[in-house]
Amino acid sequence: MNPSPRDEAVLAVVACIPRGRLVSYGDIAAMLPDWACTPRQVAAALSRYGGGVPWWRVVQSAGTLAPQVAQDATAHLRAEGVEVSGRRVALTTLRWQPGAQELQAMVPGADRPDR
DNA sequence: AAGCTGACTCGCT
DNA sequence: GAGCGAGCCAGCT
Repeated sequence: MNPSPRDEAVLAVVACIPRGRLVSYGDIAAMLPDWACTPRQVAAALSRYGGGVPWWRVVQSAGTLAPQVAQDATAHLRAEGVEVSGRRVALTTLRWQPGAQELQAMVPGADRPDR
Protein backbone atom coordinates (compact mmCIF):
# COMPACT_ATOMS: atom_id res chain seq x y z
CA MET A 1 0.00 0.00 0.00
CA ASN A 2 1.22 3.46 -0.88
CA PRO A 3 0.77 6.55 1.22
CA SER A 4 -2.15 8.74 0.14
CA PRO A 5 -1.48 12.41 -0.63
CA ARG A 6 -2.79 13.21 2.83
CA ASP A 7 -0.38 10.78 4.41
CA GLU A 8 2.47 12.33 2.44
CA ALA A 9 1.49 15.77 3.69
CA VAL A 10 1.46 14.56 7.29
CA LEU A 11 4.84 12.92 6.91
CA ALA A 12 6.29 16.04 5.33
CA VAL A 13 5.24 18.14 8.29
CA VAL A 14 6.45 15.67 10.91
CA ALA A 15 9.77 15.39 9.12
CA CYS A 16 10.26 19.14 9.66
CA ILE A 17 9.70 19.21 13.40
CA PRO A 18 12.92 20.59 14.94
CA ARG A 19 14.87 18.39 17.35
CA GLY A 20 13.67 18.84 20.91
CA ARG A 21 10.34 20.41 19.92
CA LEU A 22 6.81 18.93 20.04
CA VAL A 23 3.45 19.16 18.28
CA SER A 24 0.12 17.47 18.89
CA TYR A 25 -1.83 15.33 16.42
CA GLY A 26 -4.48 18.02 16.35
CA ASP A 27 -1.92 20.72 15.53
CA ILE A 28 -0.84 18.85 12.43
CA ALA A 29 -4.43 18.28 11.39
CA ALA A 30 -5.06 22.02 11.72
CA MET A 31 -2.10 22.78 9.45
CA LEU A 32 -3.54 20.74 6.59
CA PRO A 33 -7.11 22.02 6.05
CA ASP A 34 -7.16 20.94 2.42
CA TRP A 35 -6.37 17.33 3.20
CA ALA A 36 -9.49 16.62 5.27
CA CYS A 37 -7.06 15.80 8.00
CA THR A 38 -8.28 14.90 11.48
CA PRO A 39 -6.19 13.97 14.52
CA ARG A 40 -7.09 10.32 13.98
CA GLN A 41 -5.90 10.46 10.40
CA VAL A 42 -2.61 11.91 11.53
CA ALA A 43 -2.19 9.07 14.00
CA ALA A 44 -3.10 6.54 11.33
CA ALA A 45 -0.58 7.98 8.88
CA LEU A 46 2.20 7.78 11.44
CA SER A 47 1.18 4.31 12.47
CA ARG A 48 1.57 3.04 8.90
CA TYR A 49 4.27 5.17 7.37
CA GLY A 50 5.90 6.90 10.35
CA GLY A 51 9.01 4.76 10.13
CA GLY A 52 11.00 7.41 8.30
CA VAL A 53 10.12 10.46 10.37
CA PRO A 54 10.55 11.63 14.00
CA TRP A 55 7.06 10.48 15.02
CA TRP A 56 7.94 10.66 18.71
CA ARG A 57 7.78 14.47 18.51
CA VAL A 58 4.04 14.16 17.95
CA VAL A 59 2.09 13.84 21.22
CA GLN A 60 -1.51 14.06 22.39
CA SER A 61 -3.09 17.51 22.85
CA ALA A 62 -2.96 17.15 26.64
CA GLY A 63 0.80 16.75 26.49
CA THR A 64 0.71 13.03 27.26
CA LEU A 65 2.30 10.33 25.13
CA ALA A 66 0.13 7.85 23.26
CA PRO A 67 0.08 4.74 25.51
CA GLN A 68 0.85 2.33 22.67
CA VAL A 69 4.20 3.93 21.92
CA ALA A 70 4.96 5.73 25.17
CA GLN A 71 8.05 3.70 25.94
CA ASP A 72 9.82 4.19 22.62
CA ALA A 73 8.80 7.82 22.51
CA THR A 74 10.15 8.44 26.00
CA ALA A 75 13.54 7.01 25.08
CA HIS A 76 13.80 9.07 21.89
CA LEU A 77 12.66 12.27 23.58
CA ARG A 78 15.03 11.94 26.51
CA ALA A 79 17.83 11.24 24.05
CA GLU A 80 17.26 14.64 22.50
CA GLY A 81 16.95 16.52 25.75
CA VAL A 82 13.19 16.58 26.35
CA GLU A 83 12.13 15.95 29.92
CA VAL A 84 9.53 13.23 30.31
CA SER A 85 7.79 12.71 33.65
CA GLY A 86 5.65 9.63 33.57
CA ARG A 87 3.79 9.96 30.29
CA ARG A 88 3.84 13.72 30.28
CA VAL A 89 5.95 16.26 28.45
CA ALA A 90 5.94 20.07 28.51
CA LEU A 91 3.97 20.50 25.30
CA THR A 92 2.89 24.01 26.21
CA THR A 93 6.46 25.26 26.40
CA LEU A 94 8.08 23.10 23.72
CA ARG A 95 5.24 23.28 21.17
CA TRP A 96 6.45 24.00 17.64
CA GLN A 97 4.29 26.32 15.56
CA PRO A 98 5.52 26.88 12.00
CA GLY A 99 4.45 30.03 10.21
CA ALA A 100 2.39 29.91 7.02
CA GLN A 101 5.61 30.52 5.14
CA GLU A 102 7.41 27.48 6.55
CA LEU A 103 4.25 25.46 5.99
CA GLN A 104 4.28 26.35 2.31
CA ALA A 105 7.89 25.30 2.06
CA MET A 106 7.35 21.79 3.43
CA VAL A 107 3.92 21.08 2.00
CA PRO A 108 2.92 22.88 -1.22
CA GLY A 109 -0.54 24.38 -0.82
CA ALA A 110 -0.82 23.59 2.86
CA ASP A 111 -2.03 27.02 3.79
CA ARG A 112 -4.31 28.89 1.40
CA PRO A 113 -4.94 32.52 2.33
CA ASP A 114 -7.07 33.10 -0.75
CA ARG A 115 -10.27 31.28 -0.23
C1' DA B 1 -23.46 -2.42 2.80
C1' DA B 2 -22.81 -2.52 7.81
C1' DG B 3 -19.97 -2.83 11.61
C1' DC B 4 -15.45 -2.35 14.03
C1' DT B 5 -11.19 -0.21 15.08
C1' DG B 6 -7.87 3.20 16.32
C1' DA B 7 -0.48 6.22 18.14
C1' DC B 8 -7.34 11.44 18.94
C1' DT B 9 -10.23 15.50 21.09
C1' DC B 10 -13.33 17.95 23.58
C1' DG B 11 -16.67 19.01 27.12
C1' DC B 12 -18.30 17.66 31.78
C1' DT B 13 -17.59 15.96 36.44
C1' DG C 1 -5.11 16.71 36.77
C1' DA C 2 -7.78 12.30 36.02
C1' DG C 3 -11.87 9.60 34.42
C1' DC C 4 -15.89 9.20 31.19
C1' DG C 5 -18.82 9.56 27.28
C1' DA C 6 -19.61 11.09 22.73
C1' DG C 7 -18.01 12.57 18.29
C1' DC C 8 -14.93 11.75 14.65
C1' DC C 9 -13.58 9.51 9.92
C1' DA C 10 -10.67 6.65 6.73
C1' DG C 11 -9.60 1.93 6.13
C1' DC C 12 -10.56 -3.06 6.76
C1' DT C 13 -13.41 -7.16 7.39
